[in-house]
Amino acid sequence: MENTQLATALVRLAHLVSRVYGEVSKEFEATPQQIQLLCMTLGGPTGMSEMSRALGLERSSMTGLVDRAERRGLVVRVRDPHDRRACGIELTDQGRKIALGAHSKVTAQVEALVGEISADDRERLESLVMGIIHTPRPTTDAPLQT
Amino acid sequence: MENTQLATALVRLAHLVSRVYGEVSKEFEATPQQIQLLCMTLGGPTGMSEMSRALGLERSSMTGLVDRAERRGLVVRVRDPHDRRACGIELTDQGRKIALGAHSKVTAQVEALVGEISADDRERLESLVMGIIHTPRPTTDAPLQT
DNA sequence: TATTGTTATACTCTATAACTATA
DNA sequence: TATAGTTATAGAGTATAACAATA
Repeated sequence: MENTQLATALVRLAHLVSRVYGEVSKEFEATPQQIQLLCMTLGGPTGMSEMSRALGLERSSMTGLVDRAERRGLVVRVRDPHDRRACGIELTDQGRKIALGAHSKVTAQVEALVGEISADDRERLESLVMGIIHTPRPTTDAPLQT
Repeated sequence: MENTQLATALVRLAHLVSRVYGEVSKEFEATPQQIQLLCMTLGGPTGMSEMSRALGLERSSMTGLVDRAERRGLVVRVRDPHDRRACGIELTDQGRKIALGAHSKVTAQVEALVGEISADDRERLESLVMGIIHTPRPTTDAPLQT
């Protein structure tokens, strides 16, 4: 029998982090998906298709997500002058405020989750987790291997 | 300026794990919430109220979740003989099969996410993550401190 | 009175399929 | 033909408020 303690622990950690994410989103009167959309727009791609790929969503789901964000005045669609089919999304002032606020609050609360650990432990944990998340893996669209 | 690398890395790790969870759920033709419900029933509490607290859901949301699981033949409600208001949920054979199958597949794919690391690193990571998830924290109902 | 669970309702998120407009 | 994005539709998940039955 294999040792699956680590995987189980990581799944539980992920649930805890997701809960923090959800609670912070609620404080900003938004859903986690809306917050994720706003935060991604802070630094990532801004084209509809690109973003839907990055989020692992169908394009039609992306349309709805952006519709609701736009209706709430958090983002605006901007047409791409070079490709008249395409559009990107940009944060409004309010959207940016929420994105930055939620990001820093999530960060703070995840730090609180980690709690007091030695500088050495923190460095080790950080480098181990970085190793995992930076390992190249199949794109979102491709089914995971079994 | 604080160092928030660790928190950011943990959030991204949580997203990766959630994605694995979602993809595995899809393989079993269920939603992540249904799978979580089934897996919790394998070992955790089985009362409606207890489970809704554990999952951080309103009781009415729990009703809907269980309704759909029951309609699919994955669980059944059982009345509590000692308290005629209450009921618990039990896995059907099919529900148990799915719970076990999904659990082992999630575990395997999270292991794959971790990839090849030394036994030492694995042990360190495991103990650090365990430390985080086993730290006592406020119940789900209580708002997190700010 | 307090608790357990349900119902009614409204909204969000998501996917599939079919569509429009542009490349 | 292929790609970017939308629309229509259906189902799932969630919360709030009001309710029934039991403790």
